[in-house]
Amino acid sequence: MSLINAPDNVEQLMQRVQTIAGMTLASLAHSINVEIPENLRREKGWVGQLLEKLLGATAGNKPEPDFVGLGIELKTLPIDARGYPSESTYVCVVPLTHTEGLHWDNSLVKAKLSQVLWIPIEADKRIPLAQRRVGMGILWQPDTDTESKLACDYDEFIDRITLGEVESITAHQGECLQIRPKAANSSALTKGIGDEGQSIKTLPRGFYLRPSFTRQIIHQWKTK
DNA sequence: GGATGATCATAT
DNA sequence: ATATGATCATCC
Repeated sequence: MSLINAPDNVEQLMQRVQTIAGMTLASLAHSINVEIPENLRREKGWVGQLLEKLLGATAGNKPEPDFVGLGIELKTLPIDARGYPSESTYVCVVPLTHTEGLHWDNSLVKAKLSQVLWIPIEADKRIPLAQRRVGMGILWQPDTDTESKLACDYDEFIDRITLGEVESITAHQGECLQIRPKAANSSALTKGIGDEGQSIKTLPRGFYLRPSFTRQIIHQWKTK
C-alpha cells in the first residue's frame, strides 16, 4: 500500500477530496494497492478505511478526530438510490462509568462533530462495490441550533447513564443522536452503572447520528 | 421499507 | 476489553 501523509492544511485536504470525487472505489483502491472485497458483509468498515488512507487520516483507532491537527473528523456517508444517507453514522463509544461532570462541552462527541468532512459514497446494493463512486466531500460544522439539539440529546443520555438507567435506554431516544450497542457480539460486556448505583456488566454502546440528521446535511448542501 | 439491535474486521 | 471503521439482519 502506498503511504499518504497527513494533509498540512484544510486547502490541501480539500484538494485531495476534489481529486477523488467521481472516481470508483475500484480505481481508488487500485491506486494505493489495496485489495477490494466482493462485498462489505465481512468488512463493513472497508470503505471508511480506504478513504482514511487516501486522504491521510492519522487518528487510527484513537478516540480523537481523524485529522487531529486540523480538528476535522472524516466520515463516509452511504448514499442510496434517491441520493440520501441509508445508514446511521457511528460517532464514538458511550462512556458508561465516571459520567459525573460530563457534559456536551467537554465531550468527545462535540470534539468529533465540531467539524466533519462528509464523503458521500454510492451505496445502492444493486451497484457492485467496485463500481460505486465517491462523491464530492462536504466540510461541515453544526450551526447554533443544530449544536444545541445535539447537546440536549447528549446531556439527557449522560444523565440517564449516571442515574443507572443505561439498560433501559433504547435507540428510540434522542432527536439527532441515538445510543445503540457497539460490540463484537452480544456477549461482549463492559462495566456500567446499575439501577441501584452498583457496578454491572452491560453491552458496550455507541453514539450514532440518525439518518434523518445526516439527510438534512445532504439536503442543505444540495439546495444551497 | 425503515429502524433497532446485532455483528464483522482490525489495531492496541 | 476498548477503540476505530461501519453495515448487516431481523422485526415491526
